Amino acid sequence: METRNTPPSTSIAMMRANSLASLAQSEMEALILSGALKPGDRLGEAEMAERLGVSRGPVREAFRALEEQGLVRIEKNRGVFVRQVTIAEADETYAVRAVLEGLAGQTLALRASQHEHGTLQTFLASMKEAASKRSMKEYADLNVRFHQFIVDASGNGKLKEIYDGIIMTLTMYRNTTLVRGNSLEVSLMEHSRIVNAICSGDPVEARQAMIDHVESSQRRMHATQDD
Amino acid sequence: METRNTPPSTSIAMMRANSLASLAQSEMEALILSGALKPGDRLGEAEMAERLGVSRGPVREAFRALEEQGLVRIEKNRGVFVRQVTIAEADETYAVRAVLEGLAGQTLALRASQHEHGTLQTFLASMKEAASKRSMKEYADLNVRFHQFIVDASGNGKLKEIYDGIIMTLTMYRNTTLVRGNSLEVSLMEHSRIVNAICSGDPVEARQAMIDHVESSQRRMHATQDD
DNA sequence: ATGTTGCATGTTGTTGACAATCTGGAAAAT
DNA sequence: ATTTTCCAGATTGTCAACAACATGCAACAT
Repeated sequence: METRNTPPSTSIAMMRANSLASLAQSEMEALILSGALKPGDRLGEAEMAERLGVSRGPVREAFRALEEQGLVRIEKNRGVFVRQVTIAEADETYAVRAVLEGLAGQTLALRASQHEHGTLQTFLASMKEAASKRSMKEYADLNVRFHQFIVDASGNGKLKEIYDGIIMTLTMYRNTTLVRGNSLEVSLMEHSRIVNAICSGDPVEARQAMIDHVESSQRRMHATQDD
Repeated sequence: METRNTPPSTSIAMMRANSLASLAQSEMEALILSGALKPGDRLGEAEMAERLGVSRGPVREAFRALEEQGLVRIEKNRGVFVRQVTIAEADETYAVRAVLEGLAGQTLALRASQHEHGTLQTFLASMKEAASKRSMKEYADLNVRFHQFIVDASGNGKLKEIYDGIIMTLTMYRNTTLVRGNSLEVSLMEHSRIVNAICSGDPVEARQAMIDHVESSQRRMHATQDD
């Protein structure tokens, strides 16, 4: 009885939860999102099977899942391709992202604990420091985590699930175009406004600050694109 | 050259575009959304393969896709189950639905053509007629199509794609609980407010009317549930 | 009587083989 | 020279066989 309640070791838990197909899915997802596999690249079954050390069956299953995730496009009898995200799709995605982040912001403004206020302030301070050091990489990492934190802390699992899909689409768009990072100063100012609104418990201002920030990010995307 | 530009017959086009796996996916999706397969039901590979007249391979592939769509839950070595949607998930979904329909409403208020205005008015008239006949089934059908029309006409494909997933989740929730239809009169009044806002080109009012309507629908869901 | 072990059965996960399809290059026709 | 046809090779789609796993029941031990 007691042994039943002992947490299984990590490797046993992993074996229990994952088939070769689901592991293949995770591997290829990581390859696509990291940019190792580029939009438009063709993924051959035999090639991926050999690369991942499995047979073609699990690779085929993984392809079906990846297609439904929006990461690849299956063309019958011709192969599987990493999906390309157009600027039009990116724009549509930003419009949706704005209202979802607005919902996250206003929800969190109403429910954030003192501890979460502290976390937001810590993010802000870290981003200020990264900005002063002109460390683009560090700032970008903090930026992603800051947004994720707000969505997570809103407590709406469905919102988070959809938001993750949206970030994935925008990541693929960036992989398509090799878009470079954002303007630090403007982004930092906008983050500051967001944190202030949430920490002062103002849902209307929090929502608007999130929306304005996403729209500003979208405009910066276009500015980079038109270089 | 001319034969190349001739539209292929429907069956040829279908064969070109669909593998057995994708057809199996569509079949099972329809079975689940129609309620023929209930939340919690177990889908055996051999059983579905026999039922659909294919081998297990395409069924397995279809299961991977269905899982990613959120329609089923795969438990390794144990089987595949139609996913059950809890009321908590339904509530989260409604919160997201409200802001997405709000976006659709405000977007359409800014861009609707006269023709689309006419379509909205036609929907309203048809719903009034169905309500006066107390035809719940007809009203429900019009209701779904009215909402879909607004989202489609907003012109944002990403919004539509996400919205479709949300409607699917709420459909599965309804299949879980056998929730019955909504209150006709309130719904009709709210639809009327939406149509007026869109047709008068008022994005702020259109957005708010959509949000209020979805929230009202959510409250009615709870009222039915607490019976 | 209760708890544990072992085994048979049914099902899932994976692999390999075969059929079907597509593509590119060579040969034939114009 | 250009266009059309044919074919070989590579790849995808499906099927069937085998290995692995989970579950339920009977037998055994306490």
